[in-house]
Amino acid sequence: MPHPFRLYNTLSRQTEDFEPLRPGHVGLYVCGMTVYDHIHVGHARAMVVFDTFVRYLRHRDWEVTFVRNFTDVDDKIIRRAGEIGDDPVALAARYIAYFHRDVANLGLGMPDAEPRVSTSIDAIVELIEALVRRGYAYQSEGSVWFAVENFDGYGKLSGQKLDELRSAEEMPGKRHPADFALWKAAKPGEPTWPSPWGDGRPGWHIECSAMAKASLGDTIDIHGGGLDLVFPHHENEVAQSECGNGAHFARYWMHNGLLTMASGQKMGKSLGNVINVHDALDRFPAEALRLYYLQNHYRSPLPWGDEALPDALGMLARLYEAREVAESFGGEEDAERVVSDLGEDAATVWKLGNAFADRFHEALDTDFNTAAALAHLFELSRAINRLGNHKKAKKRAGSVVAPALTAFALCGKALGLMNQTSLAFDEEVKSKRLAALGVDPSRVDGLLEERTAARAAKDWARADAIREELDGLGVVVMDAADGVRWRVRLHD
RNA sequence: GGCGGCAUGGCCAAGUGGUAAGGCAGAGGACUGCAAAUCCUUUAUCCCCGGUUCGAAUCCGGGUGCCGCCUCCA
Repeated sequence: MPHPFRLYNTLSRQTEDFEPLRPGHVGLYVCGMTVYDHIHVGHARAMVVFDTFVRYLRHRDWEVTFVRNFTDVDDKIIRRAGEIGDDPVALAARYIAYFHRDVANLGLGMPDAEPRVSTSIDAIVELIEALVRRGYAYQSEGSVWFAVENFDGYGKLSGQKLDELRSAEEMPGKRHPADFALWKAAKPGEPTWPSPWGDGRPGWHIECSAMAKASLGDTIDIHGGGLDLVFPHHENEVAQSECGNGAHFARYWMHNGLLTMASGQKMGKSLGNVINVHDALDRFPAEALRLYYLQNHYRSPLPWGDEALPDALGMLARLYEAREVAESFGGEEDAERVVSDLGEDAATVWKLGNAFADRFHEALDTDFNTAAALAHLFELSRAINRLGNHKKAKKRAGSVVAPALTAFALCGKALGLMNQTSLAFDEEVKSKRLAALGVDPSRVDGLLEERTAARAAKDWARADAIREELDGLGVVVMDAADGVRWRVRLHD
């Protein structure tokens, strides 16, 4: 490897060379969803980031075991179920199904395992028993608490100090305000399981420790999740796992930044400012969302606004357009010779195309910098378009452009972008955008035919009037030498 | 109050020592029956003040502002 793979590690607050426990193999655990509602575009960022990360690691020939859990037993689920008079486990199962539908529509791959709390109770109980046995947990009134004061390392991930925590909840039976529940004694109406401490259910944090251990072992390579989980959730996972297993828990902690609103606030269910993935995908192609996420570094806050998806779709259309131009070059002459005949613009495409893979990989190998990697693709696209303006080049430069086409394919494989044919992309955009604008496609077709007839008759006034009408519908007409093309306005 | 992070052109944004990628928007131009797309040109005292260095957006100190977490949250 010409350069090491580097990752920012929340634990050390530094970018480090990544070296997995077992050479060539990566064990990755990502905190998934607590399933009591539809996922919104903020959740989707985390899903897309880690899906793409796994995709890239595999592209780079790492063998990856990717585990992403569902928390399907939890206070919020129980509360929601109570509100609508439903069974908590059934409610969670329903939202797991919605989740699977949404991530499939987003174009994400499936993790290698998707453990759930409700089917991991044995592992959870076992881990709690170990914690009790080792003196890190205590029983009180049918519940079991983790004793934070018994773990010297408490706070090492988040940098929190026990005596500086603002207002950890005082609860009867807790020794220290920051102690947290491993097992909660049964209450009427809640799902319960038997345990050595009586009937009850797991606390919030223990499931991830137990499921990570069950699927990946005591020490995992990378643990991921949203930045808002660092404290207390991940801090508590560290405590549970390291005290229960007597081993270092996660070697690298990867946290994605949150979506922020124009106001600067994050998008969150509790703030009531969410956009569901389902709704976004009705109006925009999945790849537009993907590009929107990947054009920013995964650790940065990502601003959401009305322009976010239209802008991303515009960028994506630009890339598809450039790839189409690249595909339209002909000729199989020796590339070097064509370059020397055609001059600078051809030389640029040849050079950028050939250098692409190295530059692309270098960006992604440096803390997964998708923003920088994509910038290279845009640079290449401009060079292709520039060359495409020369008629001579269109006939002869096929071999010169070949490496550029490989670059687009590479981006598809490594990042999951540009994976459709131009035709499929174009049709997806048109159908989703026309639907979003409430325009009947057959009306567009009719107007286009009428306009073509008017143009054939050189009735420019009529043609322009129809263009105006189409524009009013959100349809932009583009006359080209080889026929009429059209696009739908990207904004709602 | 504590912990952590961030401040780059009109907007979004990459960039951890050698005078600033990329995208969006704006202006002018080429192309076009007119347009669109595309291309060309064009916009940066890198929050402020000190310091280290031959040299800093990049390192150190101080200040200001914003965000996240400390309660559920991807």
